Amino acid sequence: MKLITRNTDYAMRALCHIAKQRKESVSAAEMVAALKIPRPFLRKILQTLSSEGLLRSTKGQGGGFALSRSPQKILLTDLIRIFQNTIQLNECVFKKKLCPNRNNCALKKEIDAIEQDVLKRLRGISIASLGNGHHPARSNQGKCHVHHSSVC
Amino acid sequence: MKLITRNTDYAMRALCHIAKQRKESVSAAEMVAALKIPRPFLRKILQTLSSEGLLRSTKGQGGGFALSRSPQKILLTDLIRIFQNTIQLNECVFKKKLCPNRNNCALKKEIDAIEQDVLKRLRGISIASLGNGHHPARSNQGKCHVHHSSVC
DNA sequence: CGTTAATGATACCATTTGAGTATCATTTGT
DNA sequence: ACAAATGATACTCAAATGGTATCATTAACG
Ligand code: FES
Ligand code: FES
Repeated sequence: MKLITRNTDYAMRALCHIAKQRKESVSAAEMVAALKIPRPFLRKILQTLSSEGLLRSTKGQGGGFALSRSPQKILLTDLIRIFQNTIQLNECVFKKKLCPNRNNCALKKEIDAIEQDVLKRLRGISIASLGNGHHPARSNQGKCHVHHSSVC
Repeated sequence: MKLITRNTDYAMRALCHIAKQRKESVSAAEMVAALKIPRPFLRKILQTLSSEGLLRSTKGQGGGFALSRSPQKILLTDLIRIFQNTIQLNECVFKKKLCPNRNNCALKKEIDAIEQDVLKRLRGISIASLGNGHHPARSNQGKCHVHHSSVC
């Protein structure tokens, strides 16, 4: 039961990194060096972000990626939607068929309610909110590029 | 991103079913008939519940399973702990190693907070709370044995 | 007793998802 | 022309999920 997968996490880091550089565009190579994410994997992620419209890309020498909208408008939920099949916590399928009983199921009601809460909170997380001091832990310098987009 | 898996769901149904029967013990065969869960799968689940101490079993003719404690004390979180490796929504491991950065990571802080909320709510769900009218949707009679423990 | 109805213990299999790699084609600045 | 970049696509590998199958053991009942 993981809320976010590696894809989503890495995408978050990459986007944060781009947001912090005040450049026209940031290349995959630079991000690989900075974030220590395996190159082909990061490239795939960036391509996805690009095709999904979160990044604009420029090809050729000197090219790279840039945010296609402001950091406040790039939400964690956007990434989850893109990289994780669904954001739904509750499915109740039986042999590929949707449950005929969705409307009067107490367990489903409970889980749906929890889901709404989680979503509400996730929607409050953007790359801006993590990356620019809204939150604590903005202290560490330099070395750690290992995990999550927020700190490194 | 599923909150509960099939195992957990089926276990929930089985436990609710047992709770509703006012009998010394309920056999797997009876539950297969009532809940429409594949027999070998349900048996495995029951065995697990038994070995984990949620059910007491009696072998031999006339045997079966009984709750080993009161329905109020069997929580959804117990089942999640048993059937899903972890209840943690957030792990941040890198090449099998725990993240060296867990203490000053803004994203982790956010997700941890969400996790606490989710857990608090999940802990409020027991087989008693779903099965005996604390919650809505206690209406349907008879036919539907297809999904979730709560309704059928 | 011996049969039969039950669980216990294990081992196995299939599908899906997550995580990551590899390759070739295309674009563009110098 | 060449080098530095992304685009498109296909592939591999491991773990988790969702099951099946088989044989052993126990105990009530006739
Ligand atoms: S916990 Fe590893 S950097 Fe966030
Ligand atoms: S949604 Fe299917 S029974 Fe709960």
